Amino acid sequence: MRTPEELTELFRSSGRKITAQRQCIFRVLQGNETHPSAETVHAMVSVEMETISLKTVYQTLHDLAELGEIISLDVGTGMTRFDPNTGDPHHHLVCRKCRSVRDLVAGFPDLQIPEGADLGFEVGSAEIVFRGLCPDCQLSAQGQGADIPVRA
Amino acid sequence: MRTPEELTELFRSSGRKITAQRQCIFRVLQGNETHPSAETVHAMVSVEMETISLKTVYQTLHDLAELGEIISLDVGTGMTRFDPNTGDPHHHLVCRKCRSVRDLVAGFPDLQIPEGADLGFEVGSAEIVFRGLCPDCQLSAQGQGADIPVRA
DNA sequence: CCGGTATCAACAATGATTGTTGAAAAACAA
DNA sequence: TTGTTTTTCAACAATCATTGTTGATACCGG
Repeated sequence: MRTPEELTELFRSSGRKITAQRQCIFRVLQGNETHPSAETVHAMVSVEMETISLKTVYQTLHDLAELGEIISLDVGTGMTRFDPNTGDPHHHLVCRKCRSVRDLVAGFPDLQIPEGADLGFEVGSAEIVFRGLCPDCQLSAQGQGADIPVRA
Repeated sequence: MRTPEELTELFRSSGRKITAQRQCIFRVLQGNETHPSAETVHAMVSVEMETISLKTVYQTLHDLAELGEIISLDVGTGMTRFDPNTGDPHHHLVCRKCRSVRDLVAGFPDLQIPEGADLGFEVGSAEIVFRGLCPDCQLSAQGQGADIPVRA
């Protein structure tokens, strides 16, 4: 994702208008590596702008995704997560306890599908989701404690 | 997934009761490789039993998943999909046009996470989703036609 | 500064899934 | 078989994330 200033320009030049709300969302996403949901972005933006609506957040996230400035992901946490890291190709680590999501920056060149196993699909991309426990949950989960199901 | 007869036994021995509806769901899932959603299972079962409720289907699918007889998957199609193939470890092919899901039975032994890239996660499993076009959609999609978004 | 258009935010609607409930059916024991 | 207990059935309403609608307001280009 580009800087808030560049995004402002990009929005203008793509025929979109600039509002204080949108710029606030740009700032919140800037450098954010937590893969926030729309709800989470709304909560973060609300600290600065108490009256912003969740709908506005969804709209702007949609616009950013359409412009290729963020990636929207579904990793089975029940909510779409947004990733401003569009630079390097990567996969994702998902905590099965707290549902935090982090980037795993690594190429996996060996994802060749064995001859005949593709069932005739014309495969364009592959996403890997690694599931496990994040550092925080390793500490608090001494043996017991149920996982959060993949889909509530 | 085991045979409907074995499932009947399994349900009984796990303290669950057997109903005509449940057995009908067992039969519909038997050997089904299309990764149906709850809604789809309901439609299939309804051919035989017009009055079965969607709730009953959800309940039974939940029970089967709890017993490890089917796997519930979220591959970003907006609905949970159910996979009776619990035998061999596998990944999934997802059509980005019609959202059909098929198994890709192949091990990928080279999913080692590079030193230091795991951000401290204790990784337990990895799922790969291959996205592309299924054979049917390759035929009907001669150049144009929009993809169905990953999450409606 | 003004007109046209897009955005804002409150509200209601959607779609997948889950909770609740009274009636009916299964299981188990006698 | 028959009674008793317990579970399931299916209709209904609720939930959660997300999207549609709408009147009022704010941006933009000229």
